[in-house]
Amino acid sequence: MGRTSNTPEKLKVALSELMLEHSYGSVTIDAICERAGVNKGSFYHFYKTKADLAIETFEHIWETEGRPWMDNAFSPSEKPLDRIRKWLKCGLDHINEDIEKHGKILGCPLYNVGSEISTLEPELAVKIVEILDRHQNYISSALREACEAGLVEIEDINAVALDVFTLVEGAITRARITNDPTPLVYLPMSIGRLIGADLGDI
Amino acid sequence: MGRTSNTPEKLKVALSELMLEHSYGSVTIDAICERAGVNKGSFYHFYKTKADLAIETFEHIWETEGRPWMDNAFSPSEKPLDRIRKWLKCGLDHINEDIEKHGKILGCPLYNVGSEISTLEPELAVKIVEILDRHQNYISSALREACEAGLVEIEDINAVALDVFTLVEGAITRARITNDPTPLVYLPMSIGRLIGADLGDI
DNA sequence: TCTTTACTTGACCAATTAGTCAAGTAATTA
DNA sequence: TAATTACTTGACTAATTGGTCAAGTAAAGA
Repeated sequence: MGRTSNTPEKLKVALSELMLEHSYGSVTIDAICERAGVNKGSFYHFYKTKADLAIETFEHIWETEGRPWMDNAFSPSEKPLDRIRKWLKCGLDHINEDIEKHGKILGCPLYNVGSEISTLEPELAVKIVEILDRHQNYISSALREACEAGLVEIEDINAVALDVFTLVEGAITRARITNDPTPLVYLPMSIGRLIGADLGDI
Repeated sequence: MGRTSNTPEKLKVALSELMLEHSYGSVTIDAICERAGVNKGSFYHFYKTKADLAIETFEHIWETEGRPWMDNAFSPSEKPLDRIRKWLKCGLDHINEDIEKHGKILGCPLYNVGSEISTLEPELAVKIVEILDRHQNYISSALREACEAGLVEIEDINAVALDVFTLVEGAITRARITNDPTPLVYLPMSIGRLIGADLGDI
């Protein structure tokens, strides 16, 4: 009974945009409400704090962007190493869209916000780590299949998957800091070295 | 004429500590002054804004920490690949000191603050990129010497140096986010793959 | 249709914040 | 020692911010 509302959705979209365009800490609750076209009373009807909204926002980003991206790139219809290639290609495309749309590289909210709030918002940090691990699992799976198919030879698959993901996140973060996407083009080659295979070029 | 003062130094130390312990945006000018044991009027005697102080603070961090660390690790008295080993070893030691002292991994201010403020404080971002490049140059030099000594075979030295630095920064950032230093132990092995040499273990 | 109740509104408060200022203080140099 | 002036003090303002609330609104279900 009572009315329904898509206000939580609008607030999550607003925060996901604003924290990427600026930073987590610089986004005020007033600004979130303004971007969402919602009054502040409504915010506090649904959420206790900004961190509270942020936890749901990261889950929302995973469902609407992270997971579709990973499911598409790491589709079983692709050969294992092609999945990684596709993942990198889609990531670079996304960054180029950011540049067109915002004139800026916005990067990855998991790393941006994660490093910003890790000492300030422990519950939010836990959620971010959880979602980072979900991404990494896709890489682990692809590497495991590549191993089984004899395409690569890797002893500790999880460790190498972490290296691959860490290099990519590090490169995206640096691209945000420098606002320069060019080094990202060479990621397939670099990751090829990490896994001991030739991933070619973008 | 007139009196002299070490207030700027105290303010830089205060900001360098606080932005690493928390975040750049969450540190107020009041908090900086309190940590420095200085009144707010003195802050505005020397600096126009927090970003203004931050630019000098990053230069101060470079002079007092970054450069000594790099000069020590990349000393010509070490063999080229040993320099990289030593650099990683000192970095891990520093992170363990953070854990002892703060119960937390604080990470690298260049990446933490850089990704936080890149869309908000362009002048500060320029300074951070400048200092990132200074670090990278040490790695490039070591790789170049390693190449000339026939220890490794690298086509694009600057590109590989960027990869190495990016992987390390990515790993440190992730260590801050997860507050877990264990993956850092395997960095020598991972970097060995990137440069095509065996760096052993820590 | 009518009742219930989840949601919305926007004014409101108290606390925090960046930034100012005029008067006071002490180190430097001549 | 005395004059200069860079630095210090701390109270002050205005704006922003997180958070509250009571009254109003509209959708869902009986």
